[in-house]
Amino acid sequence: MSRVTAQDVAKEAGVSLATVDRVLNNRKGVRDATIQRVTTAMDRLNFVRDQAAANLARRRSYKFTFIVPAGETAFFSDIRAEIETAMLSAMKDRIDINMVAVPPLDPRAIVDAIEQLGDDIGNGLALVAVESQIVRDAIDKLRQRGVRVVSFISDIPNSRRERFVGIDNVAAGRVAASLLKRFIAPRSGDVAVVAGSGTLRDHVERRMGFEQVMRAECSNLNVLPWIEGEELAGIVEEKLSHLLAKNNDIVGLYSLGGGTRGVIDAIESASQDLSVVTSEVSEHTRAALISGTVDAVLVQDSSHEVRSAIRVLKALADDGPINEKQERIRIEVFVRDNLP
Amino acid sequence: MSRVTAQDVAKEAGVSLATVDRVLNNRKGVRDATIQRVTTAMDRLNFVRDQAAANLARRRSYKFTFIVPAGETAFFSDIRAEIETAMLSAMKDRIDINMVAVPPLDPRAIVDAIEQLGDDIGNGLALVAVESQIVRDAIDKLRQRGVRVVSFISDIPNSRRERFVGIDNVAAGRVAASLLKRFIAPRSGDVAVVAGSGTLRDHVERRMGFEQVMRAECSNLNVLPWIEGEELAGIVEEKLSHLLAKNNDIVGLYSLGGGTRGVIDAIESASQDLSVVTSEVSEHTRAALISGTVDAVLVQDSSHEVRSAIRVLKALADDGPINEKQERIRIEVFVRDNLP
DNA sequence: GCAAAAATGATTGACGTACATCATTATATA
DNA sequence: TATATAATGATGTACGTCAATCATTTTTGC
Repeated sequence: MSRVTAQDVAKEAGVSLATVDRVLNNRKGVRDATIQRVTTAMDRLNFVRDQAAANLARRRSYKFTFIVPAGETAFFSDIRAEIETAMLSAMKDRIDINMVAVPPLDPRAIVDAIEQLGDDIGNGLALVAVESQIVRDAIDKLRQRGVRVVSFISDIPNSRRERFVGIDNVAAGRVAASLLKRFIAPRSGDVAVVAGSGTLRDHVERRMGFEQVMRAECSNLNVLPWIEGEELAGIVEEKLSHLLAKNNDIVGLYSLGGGTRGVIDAIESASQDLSVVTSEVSEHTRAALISGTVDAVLVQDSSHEVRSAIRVLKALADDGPINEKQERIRIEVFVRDNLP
Repeated sequence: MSRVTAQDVAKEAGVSLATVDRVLNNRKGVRDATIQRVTTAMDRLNFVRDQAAANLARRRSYKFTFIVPAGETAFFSDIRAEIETAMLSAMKDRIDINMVAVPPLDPRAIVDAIEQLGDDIGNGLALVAVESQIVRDAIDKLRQRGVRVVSFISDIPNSRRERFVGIDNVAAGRVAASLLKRFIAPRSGDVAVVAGSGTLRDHVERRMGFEQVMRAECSNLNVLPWIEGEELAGIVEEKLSHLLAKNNDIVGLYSLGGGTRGVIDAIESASQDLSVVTSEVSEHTRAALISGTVDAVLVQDSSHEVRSAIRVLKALADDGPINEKQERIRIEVFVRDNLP
């Protein structure tokens, strides 16, 4: 019981191999009736075209670019490391990956990088987007040139990016709220939120989800205006320390972006007893979970995200199918007791 | 900049293609010095063997068998559906999958299935194990015949299975405890545990993790002996209802296995106000999360597990590398606010 | 019914690697 | 040094598909 080949299909359909090939690659010059005959033969025999052989013959190869922030945050240096790793294993499938790190939170830097790359960008681009019209325009232009584009980690809707690869950030915010409200109970008071920047869609969406739940379900809790820390631990610590010093009603905190180290430092030197949910695992959050400073950490699997982006870009380039279940990026919850 | 082929490596190393081939597939008959020359040439040129071409030439195909419980639980019917789906996409990679469903909780049934399959079992087996010596023996015998074996969902250590594909069940139990303790706080009292069977390693391990945390961190909570429901909703409901009727101190419940529908029914008709963590998403747990009967659900991604098992079996069959990060199955936490 | 056009058959050479065979050369052993 | 042995080269076929060419058959329009 060896594999069914195009040859077998030809025999079954009573046509030549050449005709099967024409149907398979929808080339012109085949009558509808014949196409019918061939396709029914195909699924009668349960034929599946051998991708390996096809790619080999096509001598098709792929080149994808990742544009990611050069920021110092644990999360993004992790992402960059994962991309480096993925480069190697992707080569086996004739996928060539290059990565460009750009200054964070700067739409202009992204656009410049795209322009500078020119055709070197290859068949597809995955970029950590920053909400901005010039970025949208740059994406549109790429798509016109036939480059496939996905947004990565942080989305940019209303652009012509074809997909978003990343977690459901609204859901992440909702989970954070849902957990935090239970951790805080039965106390009541203010809840602080620390984010990176309002231009990052993922941060905005997490905040949105967080507020939805807090508003709807927690009449005893009051969400304070968020603190923007630009993903820099120093700034985060300063602003948060200041807030904690002057407001004694704070009972909970949600850190939804980078600069978590600053959050931890600020909390540990403050007097309040807070329930805390953060985002990112690093050595600092690990320690904070164990010591009890932080109650839960919401994590996105960066390794999975990178692989997913590559698979999706390849599928787009091939006009092939996308396995939705496989590409759904999960949100993982870590508490002290299940640290990896 | 076209791809580097084995031909290029041969030229670079000053040897023939045949010798490169010998090195590449570590065949005998090459001097150490020559091997050195070839390998350094390889990474000087950054050579990566083309998987597509290799597989094609090898005309290697794989046949794997899944042995899973035929049980009625939402989780296992989900698993079975995922296996069916995976069959199709696996064919593209010349992987042929067959599935055998056996009566649940019955070691004899597993052994019989293995014997009945004989050589039809193929190159590899993934089985949802039940702890039992006869199952261990059967696995050992398979391994002697060269069949690669992984345990799936529920592990069987001390056998010669080569890997376990599934979540870290101890960690799952710990998370459950960690969340439940916070949900229960500041109340105190008894905590009930509902499981499927003591012969299922995954259930035993979850229970273990759950108790570890409860014992260590919750002096105010008392974990009751577990209820074995054999993964049948009816039995679960009866036993749990009985327990809830006679014990009024119960403040929390962890359902770590199948039969969750019975758990939900029992709780809803009971008088206590419980904090509840369960395992499995189904229409029932969805509804229960929304209505507030259940506080959190710990889920393993069945789709990922099936794909992972297939990838691992293939890697074992090829004596190839396993991407640990990719094969780590995550535990997902669902609360009311992030239901998919 | 005939010419033009469309559809199909037949055939061939890639693609990059695996694998086998036989010939040749270098190295070790006696 | 002769001989056995190990190492390497040279070569060819196969894998399943793609892509192109040319020959042949069938259909279409008039």
